[in-house]
Amino acid sequence: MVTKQLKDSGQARDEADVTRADSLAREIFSDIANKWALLIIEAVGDRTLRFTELRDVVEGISHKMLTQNLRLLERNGLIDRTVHPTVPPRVEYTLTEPGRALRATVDGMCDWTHRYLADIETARQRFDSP
Amino acid sequence: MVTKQLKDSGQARDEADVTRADSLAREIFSDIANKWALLIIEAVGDRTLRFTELRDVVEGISHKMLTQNLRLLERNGLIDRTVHPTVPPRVEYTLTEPGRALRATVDGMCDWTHRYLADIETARQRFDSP
DNA sequence: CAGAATCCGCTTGGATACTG
DNA sequence: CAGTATCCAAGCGGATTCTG
Repeated sequence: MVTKQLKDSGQARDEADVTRADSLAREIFSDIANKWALLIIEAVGDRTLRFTELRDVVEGISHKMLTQNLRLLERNGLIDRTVHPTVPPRVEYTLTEPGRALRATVDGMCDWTHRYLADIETARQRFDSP
Repeated sequence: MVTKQLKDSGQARDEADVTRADSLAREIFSDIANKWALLIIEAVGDRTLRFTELRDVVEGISHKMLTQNLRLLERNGLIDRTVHPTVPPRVEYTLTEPGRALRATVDGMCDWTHRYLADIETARQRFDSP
């Protein structure tokens, strides 16, 4: 769980050891649960892409955001970054095993989006109509 | 798919009709793929929670962010908001069917986080050590 | 209690220019 | 080509105050 339970809410019982893992989990979740990171993971998929290819595939992402999020994903071990010492340089990105595992759930989110596209659109119209 | 395919990248073939649905999908994805929205969905789960309860369960969320994201989720039809005309007012939040469906995949993300917690921590240490 | 609204710091993220 | 650095605008998000 990433969220707190309601029961024993008033009780402050020895949280010392749990807290570390929990705050780490929250930190990771915050890193991951962001638009660009998830889109990049989806974009890579089971392919091997270069920087510019990624830039083209993930529509609308800026140069800066791409590098920034790639570093983030690399740091968390979701993405592999291999540099070919050629000139001009050639850098390729691949999902690691954890990355692929996460990708599976992201796929679920994408499926969900398309599955409920119509429902969401009507919900919006209802909400927006004064 | 939310991301673009690489094949036929040079080709600009009649995208008029696809584009609408795609941009909508992207818009929805952006709404959903954000830290607070996902945490709120996880927090509600299959329960019925009041505003302040939610505020307590989703640790670290501010009053403003909570209302803001609740509106967003409500607008997209992921959450039901029922107002009991009492005094003081009592407002309860529940997941709708689309909301519950999405929750399933968010659960997957949470599981993933805990499953790979250790791997991520070591990946970070390796990355951070100069 | 739920939430709308205002103020405001400061992070986010885009555009641009510069290295190897 | 890939990446870093800088500048700067826009919006995110927190704290606070005010209603019904």
